[in-house]
Amino acid sequence: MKRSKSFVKTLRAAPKDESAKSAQYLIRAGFVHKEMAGLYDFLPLGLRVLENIKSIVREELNKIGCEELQMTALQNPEPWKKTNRFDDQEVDIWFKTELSAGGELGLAPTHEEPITTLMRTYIESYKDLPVYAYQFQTKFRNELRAKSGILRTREFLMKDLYSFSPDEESHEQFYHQAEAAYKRIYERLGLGDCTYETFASGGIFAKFSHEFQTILDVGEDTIYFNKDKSVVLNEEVLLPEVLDELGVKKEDLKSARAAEVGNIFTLKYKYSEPLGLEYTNKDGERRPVFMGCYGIGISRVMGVIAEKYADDKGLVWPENIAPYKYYLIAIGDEAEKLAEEYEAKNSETILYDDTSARPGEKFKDAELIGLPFRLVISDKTLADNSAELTNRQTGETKLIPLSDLKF
RNA sequence: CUGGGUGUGGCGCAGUUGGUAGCGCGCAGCGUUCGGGACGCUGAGGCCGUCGGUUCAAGUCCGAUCACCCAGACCA
Repeated sequence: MKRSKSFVKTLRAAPKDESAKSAQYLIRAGFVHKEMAGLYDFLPLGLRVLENIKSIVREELNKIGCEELQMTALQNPEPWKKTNRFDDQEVDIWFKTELSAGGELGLAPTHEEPITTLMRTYIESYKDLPVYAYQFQTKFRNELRAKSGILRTREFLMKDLYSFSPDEESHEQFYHQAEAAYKRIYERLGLGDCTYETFASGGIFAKFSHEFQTILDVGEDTIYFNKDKSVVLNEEVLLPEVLDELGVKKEDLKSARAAEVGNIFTLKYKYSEPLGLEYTNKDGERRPVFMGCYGIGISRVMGVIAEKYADDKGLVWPENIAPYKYYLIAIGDEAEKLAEEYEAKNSETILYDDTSARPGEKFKDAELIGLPFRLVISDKTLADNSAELTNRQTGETKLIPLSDLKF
């Protein structure tokens, strides 16, 4: 991609209404644009990051037998009324609207009710189970306070997976597979060494839910962990009986701020019962479907990664999710000619800064945008038949022969 | 929702006791520059968040309202 072809420009100054480092850089570097509090547009670069995150999540989920679909954001209130979750007293973050023909609609904050209802059409027999269905979907939550850029917004992209199993045993088996898949996902996203599976409140149907928490100063949660971090729990379950059960003592625990990047729940029959999702077992008996749900806030994860890796010069993207691999800068006519060729053949991995800006400005932009590598070719390097490759994360620079360049 | 703060060209800001709305960046043109956010000249761009009030006169004073930020509470 050539930068001159994009409508997006980098900004020199950070907007004053953002304080989170990630939000400032994401806006300055042109990954997102703020519409209003808690509402962000994803610009071309930002969208590519989102898509890369989605691809990793999709690959790992498909590996464990999950199937992708896409449901509607506009919601029929009926199923929600059956679980008493359309009531603003029960769920206070609804955005609601009306049909012009009359009748109320909700904008989905999550999808347990609709997908449970949907599955009534397809799940009839034990032979139809299990089902593992997920989607990447825009969720709407009327948060009292949006904050920290794309970390907590009112409209956001979420991956939500729902599991439908015949019984608890079968569910547990999948639940562990999902846990393992989540760990692989965070590993691939570059958050592996700072993300912990955490005990959190699970409501009345399971003792705990499990959250995946990434240690982060601007995170909204406080987590407690023991010395080797084998036991990590959310502050919300820091209770004497829980500590007993997990076999840890409060005085041995340390705390840290963290951002929730995933949450997996055993739902049991919470939704299948009121919504009548049943199947017939081998003995001809009608049984409720045993459910679980598994979320990852895709756009939040992007914010967490941005926040985690950014340094004083700008963003630093892990290679797996970077929008492009190389930021190409050419200095001099010969170099520009060569750069044109490279970009034409590798427009998906090279972001070529072919703008008329001076080199210094391009170097600053390269650092701000934070692609894994900066590639500079100039008359100087060409005289040597080489290009200069700089690693954004380590700052390490080396000259490599042009013949060794692989995009 | 509670407490605090802020609304003035695209972005960042200044604007005194009320008296013709300014600066920097960015943008356009010309010229010089060209490996770390260059420089000179010229120029375009603003109902000062909104509504109402006081006044000969309001960015400035008064009232209301909306929005945004931070901390906290909340987070099914």
